[in-house]
Amino acid sequence: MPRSDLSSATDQVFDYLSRGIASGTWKPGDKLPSEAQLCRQLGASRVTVRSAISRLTGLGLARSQQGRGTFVCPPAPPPVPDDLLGLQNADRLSVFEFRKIIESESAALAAIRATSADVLEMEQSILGMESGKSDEDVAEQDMAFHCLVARASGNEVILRIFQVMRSIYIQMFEDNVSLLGKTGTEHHRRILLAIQTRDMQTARSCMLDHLDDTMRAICRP
Amino acid sequence: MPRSDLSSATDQVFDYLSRGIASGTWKPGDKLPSEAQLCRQLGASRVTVRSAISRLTGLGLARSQQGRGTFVCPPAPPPVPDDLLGLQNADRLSVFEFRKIIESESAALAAIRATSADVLEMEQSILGMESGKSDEDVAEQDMAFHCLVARASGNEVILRIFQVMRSIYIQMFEDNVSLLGKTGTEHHRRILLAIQTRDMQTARSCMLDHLDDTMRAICRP
DNA sequence: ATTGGCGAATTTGTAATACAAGTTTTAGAA
DNA sequence: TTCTAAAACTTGTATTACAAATTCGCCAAT
Repeated sequence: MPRSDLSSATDQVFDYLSRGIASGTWKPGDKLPSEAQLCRQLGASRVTVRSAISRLTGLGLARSQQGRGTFVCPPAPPPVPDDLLGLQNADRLSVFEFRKIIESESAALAAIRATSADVLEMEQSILGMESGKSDEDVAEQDMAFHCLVARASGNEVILRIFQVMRSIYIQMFEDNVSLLGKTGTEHHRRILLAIQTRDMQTARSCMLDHLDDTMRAICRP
Repeated sequence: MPRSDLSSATDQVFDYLSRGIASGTWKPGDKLPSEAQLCRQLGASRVTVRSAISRLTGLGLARSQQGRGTFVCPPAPPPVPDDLLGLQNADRLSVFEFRKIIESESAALAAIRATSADVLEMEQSILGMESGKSDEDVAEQDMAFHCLVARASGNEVILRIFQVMRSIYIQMFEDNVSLLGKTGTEHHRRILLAIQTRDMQTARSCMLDHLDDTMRAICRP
């Protein structure tokens, strides 16, 4: 593969491979064609192909194993912003204090701004929580409801912050999902009712009560 | 360079180079030793050295130029969390609504938890704001005060979120620093007084008033 | 002395070949 | 059928060679 005027041969092979990974031609866990195959297919030398693959491994997109081949890595774990990395072990009270501030006000705003579509999705979330089989299912629907409230607040900043914190919230429930059970559904119903009736104060206080209950369940096992 | 039991030769060369970059042995813009030099120094073949350098370029740590050499890249541009990138152009009202929720409650918590050291730093921030020459100085001290309140809230989550949002707040004041002036100092004084006297309600309402005023100054030029 | 150009030395980019080392597959024997 | 060992395949490393781009120094001409 001779040099192109615009980019090096290595660049071209790298583009070919990274594009293939990004587009799903090769999915996580898949084995890339062997270096010899790529040489034949792309008309490049092994040096060029290996250089491109090294770049892939540098980016964490693939991993080579001597004797086996080169495999596509699973997508990077949910990227937690550097500034929030220190929160991985933040004390639970601080996290719940934060949630109480944000989510109670989100519920109040949702009481003003929620659309009928928002309400419908919240209802479905509650139904899904009631009919959830495993603890994981219930926890997922639980989190989904809170996310819907954040969205219904009509404030994009609140929603984005919620999504950033989501992984930290989830992590906090690890090994505690069984403690929650379905007691939260009743709280969710009350919150939704307040939102439907446009009752800001009640929505806010119900969310506060709900998070207080959840905190007690988590922090005092 | 024969294989080690623990890692490949490429890994070792890569570690050597990336460590050198991280530790500042080679600073941004510096030229790394030529491939030939590295081969001699490390006793590795050029294939191995080039493979390691390819990984560096994949990570964006270095850039190779034919005929010139390989140069250390400047550190990555200020990392704005992916989830928050969409907020760069978020409507200002949403941002201020969010700030009002978080910072009013932060002020209330600070009224309970602020230490004498916190209060001292807040006083210094206010003095620095009054004596600030340029608009930029004033704006910087203004932001510093709000950051101190977040810290004095005693909630690590609140502080971290503030730091994440900081760049977005600052960006919002670009081209508007002159509109603020020093009217904020009076508000800051009132907030600090409420914190000093442990008056949660007043601290909260003063912060709300302050952010309302700021929003009016920014959004209605 | 300064400037100009030209060629040599450096340096990275690509290729071809060879072998080492690890894994998988396959063929054959028990 | 099952187990074993050889063959085939695959990545890791080394060596050599040349191409292409840049830098440097030397030398000549002005």
